Amino acid sequence: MKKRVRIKDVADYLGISTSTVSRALNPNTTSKISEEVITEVRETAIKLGYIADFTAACLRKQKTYTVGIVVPDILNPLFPAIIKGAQDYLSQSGYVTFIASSNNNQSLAANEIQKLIARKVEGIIIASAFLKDKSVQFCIKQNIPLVLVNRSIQNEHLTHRVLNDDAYGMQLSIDHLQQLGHRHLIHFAGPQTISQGKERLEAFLAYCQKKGVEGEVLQLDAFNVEAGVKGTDAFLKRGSKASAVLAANDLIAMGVIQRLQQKGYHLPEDYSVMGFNGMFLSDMVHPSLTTVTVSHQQLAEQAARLLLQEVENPGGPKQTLLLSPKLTIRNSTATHIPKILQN
Amino acid sequence: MKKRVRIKDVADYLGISTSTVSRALNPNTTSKISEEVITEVRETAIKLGYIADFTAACLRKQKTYTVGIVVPDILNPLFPAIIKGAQDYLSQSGYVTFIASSNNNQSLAANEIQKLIARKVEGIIIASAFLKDKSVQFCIKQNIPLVLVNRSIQNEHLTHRVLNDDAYGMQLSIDHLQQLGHRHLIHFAGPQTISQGKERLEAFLAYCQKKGVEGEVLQLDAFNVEAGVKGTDAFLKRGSKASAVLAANDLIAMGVIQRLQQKGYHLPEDYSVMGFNGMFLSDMVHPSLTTVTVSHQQLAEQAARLLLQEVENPGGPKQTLLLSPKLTIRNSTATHIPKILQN
DNA sequence: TTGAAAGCGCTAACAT
DNA sequence: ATGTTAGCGCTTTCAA
Repeated sequence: MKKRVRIKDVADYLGISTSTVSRALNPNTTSKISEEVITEVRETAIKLGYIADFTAACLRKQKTYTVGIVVPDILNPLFPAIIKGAQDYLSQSGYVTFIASSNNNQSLAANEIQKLIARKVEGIIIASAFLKDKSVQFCIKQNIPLVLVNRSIQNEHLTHRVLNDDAYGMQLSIDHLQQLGHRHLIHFAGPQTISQGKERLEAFLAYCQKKGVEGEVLQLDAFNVEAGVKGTDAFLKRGSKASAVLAANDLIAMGVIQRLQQKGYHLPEDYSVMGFNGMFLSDMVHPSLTTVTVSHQQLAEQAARLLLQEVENPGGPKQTLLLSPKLTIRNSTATHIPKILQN
Repeated sequence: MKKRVRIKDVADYLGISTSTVSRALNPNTTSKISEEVITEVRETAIKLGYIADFTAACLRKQKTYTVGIVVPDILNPLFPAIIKGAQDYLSQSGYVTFIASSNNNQSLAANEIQKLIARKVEGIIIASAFLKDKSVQFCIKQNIPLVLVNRSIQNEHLTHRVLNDDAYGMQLSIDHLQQLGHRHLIHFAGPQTISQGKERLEAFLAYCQKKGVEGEVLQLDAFNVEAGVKGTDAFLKRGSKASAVLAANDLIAMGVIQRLQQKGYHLPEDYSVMGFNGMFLSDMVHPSLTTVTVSHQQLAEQAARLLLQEVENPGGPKQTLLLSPKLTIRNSTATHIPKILQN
């Protein structure tokens, strides 16, 4: 393995100083160098196969152009969307990102964040926050530029946040179902340790009351397909009279659909089922899922924008950005025909 | 923003030298330091909030404990699985990873790889290779430790590779369909610029011939749902007599299923449809997809293992690892009843 | 067991 | 417009 070409090699080759080479290669300083030297340097740099050592420049400049993104589970398609949104924005500004997976574990997250800081990331985007979150607290204590995306913590004024407007999304859902004639709804609620779980539940209860429809709740312990399946069993056993299920997210909804069909129900005739998120492939299940589409990529884009703003100009007031989702009507919801009218 | 605590701050605080602090903090050198100094140093390090500057250590040690992973599209669930497999393995060895997205563009990939090299990654895992791939060639020329995963290039002896055994997977599929009574199969083939497209097609043709079943081919231009939909239209227009579709991957199969149902066909009675990959949610479509399950996470784990092996001990013979997939029978395939026997 | 000093590759005052 | 020099924070010889 032959040694890497350094700036000094280029300088020696041309018989000039390393600073001249550095200045000729760096866009911000080329103006101070004569045209001919610049081209000369560039050519030999290419000829010798010079690739700048970013890590050395980082040390000297005390700037790494690196940020971290913490996600709870990269296998959940929500988070690749968040990663993509953030990376696309950040890479345009010359930043690269470290992806850290927390596996839904706060200590692990704090650990990963410690490693990120050791590698001198300039800021961190956290998509894995719990309402009470050790790792977020750790970041705040470290005074490192921080933006929460997708999920918030409880004390909301200590950090920037970019969130979906869950309350509005829930209103869209309930309006849609009410218009279809449903009068008794049930919300399969996500974990209350996560902001989305809590927000969506609270919005459900408040808006049902406001619109005068009956709002029942079934509490689940996870945001996945299996929780939806188990919830459905509990729902059927309970003998609920609800005609429509509002799942806290699409995965739960998929579990509900699967289980109801297994139990011999026809969808959407027997029950309407709504998802939340509009995730990848939510249009491919059968019946295709009516849902509230959240653009996680856009959330992350905005988060990245806020983060760079904070990095370049720290200490400004903390912002909260609420992005509106939109209703996507597909085939898992339908007009409710009260039992009495069914012959 | 208060300044970060350096090793010198800890040393000054205790009135000792920076070398002693460094040695006390580094697991490899603690043996040379007295017990009491070690505990003393550790305690003050914590007290002062010292977090080691990894970037400085990288420069000095000429070792970054960083690798790059290049994926074509992080939104395709295949690739998060690959990222996870690699990261889980690598992080156990103290490595972190940069994720680069190529957007299926070779020049962009080469560009991203250049950036990775500038940041001194010690090796690269490429999951985005085309059969003729500029960016892979670039890596080879740079003489950087390299492992291809999931997709291979044409000249297979220049790099380590960890691939699914596509030929075996195709055999499993054909055997399964033949056992169900299908005698005329059609393969919806993926792009022939990508190794999987070519491997699966070649295996299909070879094994159909060997088993004496009719093997028809329909060439698609992408590995996604839309290509499956368009392919189905072409298939129906063509008036093919095939009773079973072997899609080159699950997304194509989902497109096929969707389109066939839209056209009024009943699945799996009218047609059997098989996927390939066993991707996330392939069990949630309706009918649930019979497919060949590939563990991309395991592929990536092995790729990471090979990469570290190459990093720590460069220049050994290039290895090719072929992992066997397994058949996952669900509800999109069924016994074929020849038209003549249907009443 | 500890300290002094050099140096990883780069950039940025400061000088010319 | 270019060169000289110092130093980013760390590790590691070399010396004691």
